[in-house]
Amino acid sequence: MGKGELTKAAILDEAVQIASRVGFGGLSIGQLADRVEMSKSGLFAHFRSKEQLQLQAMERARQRFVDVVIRPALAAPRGIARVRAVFDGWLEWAHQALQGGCIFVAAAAELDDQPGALRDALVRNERDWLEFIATVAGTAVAEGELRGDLDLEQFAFEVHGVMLAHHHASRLLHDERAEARTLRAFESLLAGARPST
Amino acid sequence: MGKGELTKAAILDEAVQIASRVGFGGLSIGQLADRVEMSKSGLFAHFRSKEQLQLQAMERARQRFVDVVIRPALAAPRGIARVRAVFDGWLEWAHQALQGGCIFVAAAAELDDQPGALRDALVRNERDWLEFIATVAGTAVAEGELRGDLDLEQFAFEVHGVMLAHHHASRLLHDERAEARTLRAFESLLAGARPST
DNA sequence: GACAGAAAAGAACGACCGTGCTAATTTTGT
DNA sequence: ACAAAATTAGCACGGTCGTTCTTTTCTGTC
Repeated sequence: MGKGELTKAAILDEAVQIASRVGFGGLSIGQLADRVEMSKSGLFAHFRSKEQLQLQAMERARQRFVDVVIRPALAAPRGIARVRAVFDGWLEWAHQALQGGCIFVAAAAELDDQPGALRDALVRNERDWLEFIATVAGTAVAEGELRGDLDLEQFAFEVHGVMLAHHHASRLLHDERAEARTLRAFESLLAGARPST
Repeated sequence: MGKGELTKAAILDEAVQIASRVGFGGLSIGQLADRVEMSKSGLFAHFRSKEQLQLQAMERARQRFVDVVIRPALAAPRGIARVRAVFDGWLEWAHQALQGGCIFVAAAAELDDQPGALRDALVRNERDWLEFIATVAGTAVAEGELRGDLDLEQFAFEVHGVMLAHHHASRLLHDERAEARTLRAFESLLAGARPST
């Protein structure tokens, strides 16, 4: 890996960090250049537009998400254990890596009304994410640990709602009971998805 | 009401509209002035800083929220009917008034990392909102329509999560099944909160 | 209808924005 | 060690930002 790729990676890491706090729109090239201690034009040369910078930052965030959440979850045994791993992985992701919280949650609210390539990329990520949750829940159904007639997409929708509620309670409200509430809500969803008897 | 108050109200209405789409940070005085067909300085004279403009726009949004959601809900009969009215009112609010979706959802993600008076005002609103949901659920408990041992704050937390999931699915993903999923998730929460036998 | 006060406009400011262009510097392959 | 190539810096541009100051226009009252 050449020197260029290296600094580019460092730039994108910092960009993801910043965007998680002030959003993709608030991410400015000048500030970013200050943070990584480069000239504005030197940094700009790596991307050829702000949109490219944003797109590659989003892609970088996606890769990190895969590393922190997806891959570890797939390492867990199929079934409910894996569903739990997905959820725990997300909690880890939410308050570990980025001090600005989950960048996708922030971006979802920011970009939902702003058409363009960036929004499209985010939508792809979010669809994949919900589909992943549904698929993992599917393995639990296949193992007989969750109800056979469970609506997987509905389950993913509701689990995702709990995640969003967590983000809201913990990051905005600074509610110290957020974690407990979140876990309880998740267990409640799991309980409702278990086979009847 | 003098002429000043009138145009100020018109400005704030437009400001709320814009902020619901591009966020409070993206709300710029120049663009706002164009929208209401005023000069930038003429508009600015009504507020004496951008922060004041933002704060008063948030207050305006709060008033509209009270009109659209809170008051109609309080007109519904105590108990589960009122809980339903709160939820339906929010759905109405979410995709009626503002074409940018619920401005508070957008602001929550935007401001969760940006300390200041604006964030503080939002936090107050959101706390009130969650408390309101909990209180209304409490009336249903008092009427014997919901479990006596129901954790009201937990219930409000989970209902709120469903609202956030709705916003995500409908506004970002443009999922046409969002409404159905949302209603089903809400009914599921209600079912879980009903008295046992 | 004149007058006082409120409301709106006009012009300008310093700062930062994204983006090009050119020059200097550093890295790389030989 | 040297030339070629890749990377970074410097500088300038047109625009928009929030804000201030001064001047003009409008409103409501006697």
